[in-house]
Amino acid sequence: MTASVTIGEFSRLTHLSVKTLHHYHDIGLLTPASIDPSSGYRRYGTDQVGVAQLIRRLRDLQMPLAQVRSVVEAPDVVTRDRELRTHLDQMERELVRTQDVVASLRSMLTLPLTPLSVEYRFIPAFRAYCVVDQVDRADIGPWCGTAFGRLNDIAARHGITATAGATYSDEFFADDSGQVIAFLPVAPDQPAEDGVELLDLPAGFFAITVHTGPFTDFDRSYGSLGGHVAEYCEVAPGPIRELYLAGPGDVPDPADFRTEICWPIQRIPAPKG
Amino acid sequence: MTASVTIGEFSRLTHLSVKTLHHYHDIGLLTPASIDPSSGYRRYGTDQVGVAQLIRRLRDLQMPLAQVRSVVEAPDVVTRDRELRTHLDQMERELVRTQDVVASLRSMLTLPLTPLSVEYRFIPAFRAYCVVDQVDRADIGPWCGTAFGRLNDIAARHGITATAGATYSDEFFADDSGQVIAFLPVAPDQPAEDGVELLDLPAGFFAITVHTGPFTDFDRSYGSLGGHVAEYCEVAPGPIRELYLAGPGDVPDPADFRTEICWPIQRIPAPKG
DNA sequence: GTTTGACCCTCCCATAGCCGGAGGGTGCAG
DNA sequence: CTGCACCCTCCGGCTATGGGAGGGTCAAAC
Repeated sequence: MTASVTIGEFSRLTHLSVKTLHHYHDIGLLTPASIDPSSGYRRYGTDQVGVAQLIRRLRDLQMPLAQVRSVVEAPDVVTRDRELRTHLDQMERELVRTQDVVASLRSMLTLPLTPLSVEYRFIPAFRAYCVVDQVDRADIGPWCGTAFGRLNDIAARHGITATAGATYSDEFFADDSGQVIAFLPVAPDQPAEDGVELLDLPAGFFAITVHTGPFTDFDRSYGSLGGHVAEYCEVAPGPIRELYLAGPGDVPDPADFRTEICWPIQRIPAPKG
Repeated sequence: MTASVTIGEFSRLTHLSVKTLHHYHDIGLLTPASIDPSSGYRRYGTDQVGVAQLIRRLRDLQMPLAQVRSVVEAPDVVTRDRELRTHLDQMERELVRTQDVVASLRSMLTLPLTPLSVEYRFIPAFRAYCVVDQVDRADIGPWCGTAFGRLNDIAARHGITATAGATYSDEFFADDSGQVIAFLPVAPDQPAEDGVELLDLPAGFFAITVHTGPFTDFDRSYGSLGGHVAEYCEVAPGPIRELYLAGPGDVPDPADFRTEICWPIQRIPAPKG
């Protein structure tokens, strides 16, 4: 038999506001131990303090209530711990990403903005080993890891020295999820391989700039290039391409990564007077 | 003279959705370069891509639009960079805190819950050097740093060996901001000192438990103690006290920190049973 | 010249996770 | 009996969007 307290006392015990407790009751996340049928007054059991505390900690971590619910409503301790561990892993990944972005913004402050140099090029059609997938923006890092792992493996076995790259559909940027193709260019008579597709990538004109530095500042180069293209070119439909001139496999320091960003355009613009 | 693009093109260039651009226009964060008076069509200048990109990056970091605004509307580059740096510092502190909480939750999974031992004690009134402030929960770490720095300094000069502590008002927990008093007990005839107040802390009964481990798991002990108090005691008004038996100045490893948490109660409860 | 289809506009509604307030009932103490 | 602290429900507001209705606009194709 545990004691029971009013909502106000419970609020003081758990440092959850009365409003919040009402809300949790409404959505059925934390139901009071009993409710006085005549007055409607809520009473909470002192044994509920622990759950409430857990909820508060998870909320402090910005965990959505839906996820909190799945943790606290887990049928047994093992399930609960597994749920919790999953969410914590997820949050830690998110934290790392955020740290990266903060660092990259900070470096943007210290480093002067290098003037953008854009090159126009016609890239003929070519054949390539491809890994094609529908990818969420959040999962792009790991996805690239496996995709290029596979392609590098094949490249090593066949002695292919071509520069690998990837194409990113518009939807990938617009809806945070879209088709991504990791590709490794090969000769037209290359035999098929397990686990990858052999595709022909279309020819086209591109406005190209080289991004130097880690992948986390990509959007800066994207922005500059996009601005440039909008100003001087006619944009063509089709995915944006990246060519990994120097990537994680080639140089150790992300600051030395070099990537060509290729923005599809209709034609090479006439030089302005 | 820069080119101008429709909202759809601008959306593709900046990877901000049309809806979002509408919204930023509504709130005056990113106003289109021009608006066709007859059709109402928005046109964005290509020179606006940079700002839009910055906004997007800051939003990716969950920065509230109000803060984003203060960054992008800064009158000059120096002000803007200062703003940005401040916000980034803030975010990094937040990140560290979140990491701590994640770590502490994770350790909660691996470590078994030690049974709570609660002691009841009457603490007489005493005089202390105090640093009194209205503190936000988010700033408590740095605040304690300076407050106890000052107190430790005085303790060293006067050869005081008493255990320092702090009191936290209810509002500090409830509203995330409230009065906090860092105190260092002294003899009743102690002379005044610059930078600290000489106050008498009131007597009272307390339910006390010792928390072992870093400050980040405090709420676990708070929860257990709160539950215990609610079950067996009558809660008294007044701030909660902490006594830092072994803190950052005493032992190197946060896992060895020992802190008494003192919850005010009306009287020592009669043993049950 | 018109028709298609892609684009654009403005409104309103919905989401999460609460906070604040209005308007009213409850419970205990003086 | 009055005061006061507490509790209730409901309603609206906040941030930062997304979704959709209902309707105008623009280019090219027929």
